[in-house]
Amino acid sequence: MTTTSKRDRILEATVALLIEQGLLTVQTRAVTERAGVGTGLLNHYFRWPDLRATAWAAIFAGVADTMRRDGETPPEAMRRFFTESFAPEARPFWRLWIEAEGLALQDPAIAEAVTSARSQLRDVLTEILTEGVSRADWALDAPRATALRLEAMRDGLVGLLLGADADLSEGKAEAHLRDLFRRETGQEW
Amino acid sequence: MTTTSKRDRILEATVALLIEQGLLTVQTRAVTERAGVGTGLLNHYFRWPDLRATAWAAIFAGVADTMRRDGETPPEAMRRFFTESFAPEARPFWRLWIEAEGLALQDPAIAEAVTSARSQLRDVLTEILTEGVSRADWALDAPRATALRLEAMRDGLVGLLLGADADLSEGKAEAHLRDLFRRETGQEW
DNA sequence: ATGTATATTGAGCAATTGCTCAATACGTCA
DNA sequence: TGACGTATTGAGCAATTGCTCAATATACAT
Repeated sequence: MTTTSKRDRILEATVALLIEQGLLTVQTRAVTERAGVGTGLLNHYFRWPDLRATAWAAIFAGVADTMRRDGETPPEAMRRFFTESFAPEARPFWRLWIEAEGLALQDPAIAEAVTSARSQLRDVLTEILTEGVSRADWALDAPRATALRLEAMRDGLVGLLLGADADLSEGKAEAHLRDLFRRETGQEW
Repeated sequence: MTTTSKRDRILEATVALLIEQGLLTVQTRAVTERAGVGTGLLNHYFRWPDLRATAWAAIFAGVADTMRRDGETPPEAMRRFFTESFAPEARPFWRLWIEAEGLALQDPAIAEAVTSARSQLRDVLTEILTEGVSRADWALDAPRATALRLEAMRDGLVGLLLGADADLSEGKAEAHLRDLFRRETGQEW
């Protein structure tokens, strides 16, 4: 039996509820109930806006970690990037991402978390692209600019998918993103 | 002196406040105060979630109208699209757009408004692209797919800009979007 | 044992906010 | 004029929600 401190249980409960319910609907009472602690304890250790942002940041730090696996070649990593970006399992994360973009405009803690998550993601993606260039998997003028465009396109497609866009499906979204990369590299691979 | 009905003044006040303050912060009291009417009147004519969505929809119906000017050639229209998309004056609209994407996940009225606005925008953009093909301004396999990609990329770039992304500026965002179009058409123009 | 600090609880506070409702004014039609 | 519907007002309701705080338990040091 794993004994977790109540402080940690609060954080874990926040993470779980964010994934289940999204960023805008989760409340402190739901968190303390899920964690099995009194409502006062949450405020003893945290302030809600900070806790929420911390949990959000932890979620996407985990996502960034998943981006690159040990021993994976750049083409393999990119193939996974394209596939996993729009997999149904990723839907809760899309929601958290899109909601955070909006909330960040009035919540400094979330704004900081989003900036940090973007930076991590772009670093990993740029690393993969750069390594692919040096291994001659593909040619790219400016890997970081390509990473940014891929990221922007993915964000945009995710927004469309969440809105149940009539012209789009998970499969088509993936095709659009692959299409962009194909045009950037100017080759099949 | 223009005499506007109080009902219309409420709608206009909502529009103005949305543009000034964003979607998530405006409240009914601010609207009635701005409109110079009692708080009860708003609820006599509207329900707040509907009013807010109606005002949001009106704003972006106006934006879609601006997309195409009479007598404008497709290349001229696209140049304006690239320039105006990231102009500083457009910032309030970015905010409304990004906030609406997040709110739509729990607000059916906003969700409907976003879907409708996207549809209008894509229709206009597709029309411009298609006309450019028939005039041989550029070549495109699937104009509507290109329109969707341009739209997705723009949404993504807007999200990055609102987050004060370190790698991005208004000018660079515009360049990224032009870059995408250049790769899609495979030519300068 | 005594004292001190930290952990923990949950009832209740205080602020927020969309909305109700009784009262009143106004306009129109018979 | 009287009657009836619509317009209009704002005090106040009711629900929500993060957070406070006094009370109690627990752990640890002297």
